[in-house]
Amino acid sequence: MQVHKCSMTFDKEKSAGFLVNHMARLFAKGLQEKIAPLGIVTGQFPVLLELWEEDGITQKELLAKLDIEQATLANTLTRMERDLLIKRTRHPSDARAQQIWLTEKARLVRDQAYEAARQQNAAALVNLSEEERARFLSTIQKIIGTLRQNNAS
Amino acid sequence: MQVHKCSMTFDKEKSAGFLVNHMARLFAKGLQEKIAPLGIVTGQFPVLLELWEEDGITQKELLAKLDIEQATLANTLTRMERDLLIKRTRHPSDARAQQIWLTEKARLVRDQAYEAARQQNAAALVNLSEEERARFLSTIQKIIGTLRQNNAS
DNA sequence: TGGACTTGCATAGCTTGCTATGCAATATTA
DNA sequence: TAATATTGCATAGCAAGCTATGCAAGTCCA
Repeated sequence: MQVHKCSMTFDKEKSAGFLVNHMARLFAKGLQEKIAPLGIVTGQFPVLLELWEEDGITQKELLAKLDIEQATLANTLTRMERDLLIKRTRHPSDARAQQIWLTEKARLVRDQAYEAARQQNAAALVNLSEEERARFLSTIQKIIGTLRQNNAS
Repeated sequence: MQVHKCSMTFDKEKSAGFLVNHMARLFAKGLQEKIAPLGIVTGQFPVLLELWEEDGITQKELLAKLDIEQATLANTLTRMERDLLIKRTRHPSDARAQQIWLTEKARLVRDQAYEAARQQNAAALVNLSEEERARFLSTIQKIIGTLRQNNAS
């Protein structure tokens, strides 16, 4: 049955922004449950992804890879140090900068963390065809590109 | 050029969870800028959407429409009361419950808020074809359905 | 070489999400 | 009807995002 609504309404179930926010919260919740046993949390995940690729880099170099604000990263790093996931050492040739190093603890959970993320993605996309998944990811990438340009302007 | 990576890696640019999180932050940032002049913020938006449809309902009734936690809603309502967007009155027949009412201030910004959200959605989706947009929204709805089931289990 | 910019990072303070817990009012039941 | 359970909401405390600001170290010139 079709229900008529007056012209000045807003259907949140058809609003991209609303849906995207809802989906992101559900994704985060699922991932959180899966990585909690590893002693890491969702906000640390993107940072760890970069450091597992390469550590010993400075906060600034890390920041360049992340698209979060500098203050957000600084706070996340502080919590990661508290949780014994990283160590920070003075940069040898610039006393302002620090080098960020993974601890053994952080290295050890890498493969399990990758696996947890893969499982979360798989669980979320389980009802989609291979084609639908590919389209979905490519559309998101397009949108991110568009929005980044808007904000940068 | 194709670069080979060893099997145990994780490409965040192909990870649905990573991309969804990034996109959601960009959406929120864009909306925030557009509604700030109206004196409202992003977390209040879903609450307002429901109250613009119907106010005088209880917190519990509101909660049932929102898929956020009860504590999150209670805190958001407290800030909205502080910002003079709502009033809370005791429920006539249940002293535990409260009725939530929009203020005139909140009613006045409704149409502009709708318009801001529409513009944000339009800006984000501007590079997509009509078909791609429809597919995108429908895929998100599927994923939300899947993830909600997972969490509820 | 000293004063003025710039840079790298930290801190303060906010929002919006979460879990866990507390508490008074209501409902149920022995 | 008194004891118990449930319900509706608030509070505490944390994470992770943001903007704005501070500050020490480095750089650049006049």
